[in-house]
Amino acid sequence: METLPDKTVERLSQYRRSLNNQLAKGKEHIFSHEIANLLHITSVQVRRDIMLIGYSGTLRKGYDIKELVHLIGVILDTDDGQKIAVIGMGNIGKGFIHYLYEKRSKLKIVAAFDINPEKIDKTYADVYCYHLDKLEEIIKKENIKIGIITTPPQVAPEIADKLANAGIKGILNYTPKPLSVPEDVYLEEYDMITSLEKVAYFVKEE
Amino acid sequence: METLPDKTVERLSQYRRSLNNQLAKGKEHIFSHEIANLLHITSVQVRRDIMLIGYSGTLRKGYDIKELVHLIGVILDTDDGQKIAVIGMGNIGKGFIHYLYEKRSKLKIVAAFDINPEKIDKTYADVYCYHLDKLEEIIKKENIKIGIITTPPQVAPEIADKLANAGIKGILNYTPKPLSVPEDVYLEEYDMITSLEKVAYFVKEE
DNA sequence: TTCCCATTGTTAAAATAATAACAATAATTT
DNA sequence: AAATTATTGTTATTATTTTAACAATGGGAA
Repeated sequence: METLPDKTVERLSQYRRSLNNQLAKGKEHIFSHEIANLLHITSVQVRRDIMLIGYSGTLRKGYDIKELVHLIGVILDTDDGQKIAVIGMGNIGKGFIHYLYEKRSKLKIVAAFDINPEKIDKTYADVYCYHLDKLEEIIKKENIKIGIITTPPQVAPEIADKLANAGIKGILNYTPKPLSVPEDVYLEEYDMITSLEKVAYFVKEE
Repeated sequence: METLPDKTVERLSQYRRSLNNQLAKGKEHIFSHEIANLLHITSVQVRRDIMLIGYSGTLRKGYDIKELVHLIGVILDTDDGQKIAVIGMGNIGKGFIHYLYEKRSKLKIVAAFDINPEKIDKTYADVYCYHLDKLEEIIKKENIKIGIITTPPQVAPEIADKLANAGIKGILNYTPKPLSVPEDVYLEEYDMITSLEKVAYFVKEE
């Protein structure tokens, strides 16, 4: 399949979670406008996204939730799952680990890294924390493909370099320090302060 | 001034922080391509953003960093600052408080809320944690205008309602539960799992 | 002094994303 | 059985964002 638009991929992730909730409630079929209401978006957008992934509903009955969830899985997941490392065991790093804990997801955080002796060689929500020195070794050994950087910003660039060298193919950068990575590494950056300043701006303006 | 485009506002926040770093290093003027390099974007984009906020550099000398930082402040900040509440003292809530701690920013987290007795009536990085029951009272009393929701997703909608009722004008929703708010409240949503699944998808595709 | 060149500021074009419009169709009502 | 209605799927339109193109300017070089 053609690579999907960024925003569609984001929504697929959200559709899936909402749809799983509905499944858990015993619902089997759903209309585009119902999905839209769950996410507070428009039904056109839902139908367009579903069109893009090549699924079809039935007129008057809507979409088969189970089938749709399955198809989203085929698109977003890999068969054997993807392994993730968290670099930086601060609040945000722990937050990620905690979020994914106990979710039977195809995404698995399999290692954490830090330099604080109090955190090293301990386990948080089943994730073992190694010294940062072991970064490349463990990533290669475990064949980890995704890294989440939640360190202090100053060290983020060198972490990114090490990750890329060790064979990581996707980086989620949570530090406010903009990174640059080799072409074959997918980079997603998110800056909490920027979000907050954005809210502040629009509050001020309206 | 006309309301600026979303993406420009986001970048202004980032320009400011990078420019402050440069100031701290003693640099006084900067070219658009230098700013671009710091953020790993293009110089056209930098110039266009700067045009939109109505600032002008000098040919051959670039932009006066101090002036530019000041102007971004005029645009993003309010004179007396904006007060913020964090609802949910988990990892992410603490992360936000920690991030803003000691930064002499116009954004000030002035209260946190939780229902866990171990957290209530304690202080984390100078932020006092109240019982959730006090939410509306404190928000009104302190005239808090922005709320960051970092609670478990199930309770997010009711928190949002309370915030809106108490007079909050901007909400940053960190839970994966999509919210809807009154028209006069600005809502920004961010979902960590979506980001991660997006990275996973593009890693898989490339 | 004249020409070159780096750099800005701005308009034009392209890419991406969201919304609107509407034809097709099958269930339901009359 | 015909008409109505709710809903999908898709194309067309509009809005937003990024990128490209390039004229203007003034400092420095020739």
